[in-house]
Amino acid sequence: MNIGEIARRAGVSRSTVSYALSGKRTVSEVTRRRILQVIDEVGYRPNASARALAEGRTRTIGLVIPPAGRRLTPVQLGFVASIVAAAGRHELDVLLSPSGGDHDRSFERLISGRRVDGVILTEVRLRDARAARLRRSGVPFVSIGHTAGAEAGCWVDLDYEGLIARCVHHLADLGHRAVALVNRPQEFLDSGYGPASRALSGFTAAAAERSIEATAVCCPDEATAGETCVEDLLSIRPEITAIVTVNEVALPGMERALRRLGRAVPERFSVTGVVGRHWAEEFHPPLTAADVPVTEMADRAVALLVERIATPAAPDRHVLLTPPISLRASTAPAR
Amino acid sequence: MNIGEIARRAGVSRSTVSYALSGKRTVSEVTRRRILQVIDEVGYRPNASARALAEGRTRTIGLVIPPAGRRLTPVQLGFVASIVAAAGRHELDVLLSPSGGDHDRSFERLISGRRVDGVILTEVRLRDARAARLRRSGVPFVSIGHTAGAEAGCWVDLDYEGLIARCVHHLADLGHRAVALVNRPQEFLDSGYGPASRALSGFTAAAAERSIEATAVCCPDEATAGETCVEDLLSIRPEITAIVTVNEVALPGMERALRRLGRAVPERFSVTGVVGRHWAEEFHPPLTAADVPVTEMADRAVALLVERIATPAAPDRHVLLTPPISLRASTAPAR
DNA sequence: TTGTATGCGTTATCAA
DNA sequence: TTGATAACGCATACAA
Repeated sequence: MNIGEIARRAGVSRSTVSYALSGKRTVSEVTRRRILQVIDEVGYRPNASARALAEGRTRTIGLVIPPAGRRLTPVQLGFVASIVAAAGRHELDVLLSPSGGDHDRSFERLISGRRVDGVILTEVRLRDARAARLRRSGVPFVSIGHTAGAEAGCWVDLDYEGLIARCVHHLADLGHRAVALVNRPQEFLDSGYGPASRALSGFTAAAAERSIEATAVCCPDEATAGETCVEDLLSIRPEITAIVTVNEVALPGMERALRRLGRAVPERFSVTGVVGRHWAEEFHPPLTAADVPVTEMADRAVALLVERIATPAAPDRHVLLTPPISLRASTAPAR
Repeated sequence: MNIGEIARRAGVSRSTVSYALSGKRTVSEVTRRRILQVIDEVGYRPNASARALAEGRTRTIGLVIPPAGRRLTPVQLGFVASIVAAAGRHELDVLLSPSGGDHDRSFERLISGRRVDGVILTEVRLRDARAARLRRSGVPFVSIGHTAGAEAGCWVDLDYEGLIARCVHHLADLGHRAVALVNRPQEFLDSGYGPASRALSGFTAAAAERSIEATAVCCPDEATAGETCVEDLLSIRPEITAIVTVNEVALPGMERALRRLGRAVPERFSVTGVVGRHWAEEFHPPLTAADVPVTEMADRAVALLVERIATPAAPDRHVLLTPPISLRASTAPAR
């Protein structure tokens, strides 16, 4: 079923059908009705490929996520769901591309095959080959997280540096003198993953400013890893009375370790950081933390991308979010 | 950059370029080399829309997941990642569609706009409107999970009924006389979600067969819900000595409740069921359970879909997997 | 208010 | 071994 067949059945020309559908030309009410009636009867919808070819745009955006091998954290998965939802509100479909390395087939198909009008990049590194590749290709893109260089392009990000610093100040205000940062995995830090490296610098700076004894450790994205991580940490530095973290997946394990070590939260130990809301609420007791505003970030990213597709020449726009720290029940004055 | 431009630069016709790329016609080695050289220099890739229009296929499949509002469980998210990976191996891109209701825009775009060559449906219900719609539309599809009717189409599924029955038999063999099933949320059962309803029937049947006192409860997909669920359960029926579950998300909460109630696993209480491998291993002690073979199911589903796209008229094929129950450490003889 | 004709970038058929 | 050319289904500039 194509537009010609609709035209034939409605007794008009193909262009009239096209205009009746797009509204880009006035069509008399009677013929419009007749056309819509026929379309409704046969369940016609324009062929997306033909339309894309003629229009020069696909009404599709690409969503680049880390490759399948690497386990996605719940927050990342939240991004996928929220971005798809936001895109849907703009009548955009989403093509998923699991790309990590530079020479990735699906990524290349996406951008050089004109499969998408724009791309949303997740999990960007401080120096990111994919961002560089996109910039060269000229395909509009927005990244969640931002690169180091000035040539960053559009992005929306969370101010990890500032937020983690705030957490440290909060703990310092409560009288904690020895604090640890439980960061994302070591390889994330090594590869220049923004949240990990910015959390570290924010932590280090704020601790120095408040003359706090700071210990920073990396921890794999696993609950069990969080358990051993905290055990090791407190056996080496038993003076530590509080933890700041950006590793939500490790949180349940950290909780277990603290319980086993007799460090009751918040009476004898405080925990805070930047994590997904769900994980903060699942913690016992509920975690005082900055919640990652997944939905808002996704919405902003899609909105930015839509803008950019419409006006590719416009200057880069950046959105740096600093959500409030939700005071729950996991921090208290140091004893 | 298009094929005509490549042809011009290589001094050949467009068709020769096309054939050099597809290999569907022999092209002399010299001209082929020259063409590839030019293509390499300018970084040309065929326009996907034009190719789709000419070829009549998009080299894209649709992946239908539950709408964004509903939280995806880790296993479902594993499916998304694995399916995208499997599709990539077949040089297929994946269009994500979060669709639940019947009248869903993105779902309709997908199938009636010829955006995809086929669809993979996840989270199917016993009676599924989307499956019915796909069948009517004629778009090839494979579902993960199967409907009740004979008009099921292609699917791959896990034998929840048989697996849960096996778990019950395992517990019966160990001497347990009062066993509970912790199922997925009530609304899943009500809406005819396959795994929930089949787990229930397998549980009921096996328990009857072995004259076991059976208690079946539903539990929201939340760790905290698992906690209260087990507490309530054991306060009402303290004689219960074992739990069978298909609710992996509730598992951490169940673990906490059992610990608090002094029901040491496996000495004083046994736990088993069908859950994602990761969750089974994260349980303390590691859970004796049938692991949901996410990767295998995704691979089989994609393979089935590729077959179906190639031969739409072929009879429906079904894959019902029965992975072994991995003996870990969470079950022991009843005391 | 509507119809005709052209182009979008490929693939594939028909000639040579 | 290669080149011209007709689809593919739609949008749109140009006519009427």
